[in-house]
Amino acid sequence: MEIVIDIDSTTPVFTQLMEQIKQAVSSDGLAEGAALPSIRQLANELDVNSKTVAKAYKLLERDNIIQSRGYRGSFVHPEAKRYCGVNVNEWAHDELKATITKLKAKGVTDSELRIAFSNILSNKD
Amino acid sequence: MEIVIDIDSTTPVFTQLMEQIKQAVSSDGLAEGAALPSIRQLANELDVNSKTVAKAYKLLERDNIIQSRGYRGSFVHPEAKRYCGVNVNEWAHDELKATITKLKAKGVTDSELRIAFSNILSNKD
DNA sequence: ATATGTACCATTTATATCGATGGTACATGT
DNA sequence: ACATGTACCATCGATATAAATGGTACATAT
Repeated sequence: MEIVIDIDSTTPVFTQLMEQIKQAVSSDGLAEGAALPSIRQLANELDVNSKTVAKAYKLLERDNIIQSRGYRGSFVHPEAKRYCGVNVNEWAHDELKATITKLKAKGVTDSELRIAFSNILSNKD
Repeated sequence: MEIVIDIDSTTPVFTQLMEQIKQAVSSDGLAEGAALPSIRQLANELDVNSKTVAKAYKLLERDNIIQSRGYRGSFVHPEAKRYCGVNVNEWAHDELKATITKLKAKGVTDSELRIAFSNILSNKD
């Protein structure tokens, strides 16, 4: 695990963590099933808050890149590479953009879109 | 035109304007094709900024409730009542929600959606 | 004891956006 | 001259959110 955090970067620390761990899995620097450093251990190594590492781990788990096993620690997901390689981001971007373009063509303003989007993601319907 | 603006309301002024004008059209207080007070005139009457009234008028025109005819002034849309029942915001919300629901079903995370959405609206593609 | 992930509580800083306001200016017409 | 809608420019205050930080505590295990 050679993770480098750039404090001056505009990219959030938890994102840098996610990206580098994902990259390590993709390039086989981290094998599927391999043990990850513990949250506190990595936080101490990189001199960042443990909650920040916990956030990155939690999101990576949601993305099926890693798995948390309580007191046993965190591990690379058995099928992590399958989820790393799938470029759902590009497809999602295009789908979302198509809808937004359609709505804006009907005159929906950006602020209206932001409000609607925010309400949907926070389940405030 | 009996429009009452409540400054202490959490509802924005431009929204109050839109709602009350729509209501007047629905209840035949404002007939289709009838002339509306000019932007500056209404702004002066209600003691609000003309840009705020202009914003409400612009959105009402988008919603086919009113029509602007340049130097001739603003008028109730000839088929305004037909469009009074149509809520552009609701329609946009439903369209957007359908897309988001589809993306999330495919495993797209909220954070990925937020990033994509933000990038699309700011044209940073 | 010590370590694991995790779940709460909270504050701070920075950034973004909203809503409203104001000014200036333009072409168009009466 | 005067009024119409409209398009820019801008500022201000309030609000919301993101990101990171810190503290405390819990059940679970070695």
